[in-house]
Amino acid sequence: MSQNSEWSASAAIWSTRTSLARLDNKWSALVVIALGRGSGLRFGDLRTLVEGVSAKVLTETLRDLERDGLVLRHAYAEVPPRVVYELTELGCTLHAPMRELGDWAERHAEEVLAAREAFDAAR
Amino acid sequence: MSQNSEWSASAAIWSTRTSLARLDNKWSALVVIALGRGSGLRFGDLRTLVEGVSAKVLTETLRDLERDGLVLRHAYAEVPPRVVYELTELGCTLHAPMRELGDWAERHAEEVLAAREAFDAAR
DNA sequence: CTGGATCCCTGGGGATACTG
DNA sequence: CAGTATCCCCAGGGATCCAG
Repeated sequence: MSQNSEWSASAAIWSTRTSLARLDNKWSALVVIALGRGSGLRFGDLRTLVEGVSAKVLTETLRDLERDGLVLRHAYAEVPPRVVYELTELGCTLHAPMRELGDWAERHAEEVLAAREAFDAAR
Repeated sequence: MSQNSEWSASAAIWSTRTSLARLDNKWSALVVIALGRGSGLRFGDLRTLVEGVSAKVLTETLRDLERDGLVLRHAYAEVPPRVVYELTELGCTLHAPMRELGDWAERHAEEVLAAREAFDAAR
């Protein structure tokens, strides 16, 4: 491992990878960020906030997040139906780092795009 | 937007999504985390550290990261060949939030798995 | 309004073999 | 050692229609 063979990163990164699986999904990330801001968002709200997501995929995403204990689902037996989602306590702890990543993306979007153009132009 | 209609999250999340595209890739995340720790890692080192990645995918991932100005590639014309990768300054700024996400994943992996089992058991 | 059910298709990414 | 080149597969996810 070159000159830094002392760190047992192998195992660490591997375990990271396991639960990073949920985070590698852009929809999951966006949903968590959205839910972390507003509290108690409805399905329709999320569809609007997370632009470009289809109902099917949003449903699946929410179910997976619920399954992983990150999101709570409250369904009210009304007509018309109303379903509200919110982050669990665990989900809230995820929101912070996720949000920072989102902030990074916003802050450096231009730089990335510029670098990309420069790279492409060089070919 | 329920009761919190004042935040213009729509645009914010959307722009986030654009450059979050690179981050939604689990391989990208793992590579950035790995490169942020060791300085100047070789291709083979990365293959080892990021377990499970194929040579092809690692190559593509590194190329994309280089394209986005996050990674620098140094190839030495030797026999046998030696190629060293390192984070750019921009890449370093990404490493911090990425690392936090990785830390979150490590810290809460068990909780997530437990929640998942509980959820599945309930069906 | 909130989703479940279907169909379908693209591309991420794995396996394998080869080259400079 | 560090890739390239192919082949190939399947799951993520879009579109559409239906239902409680």
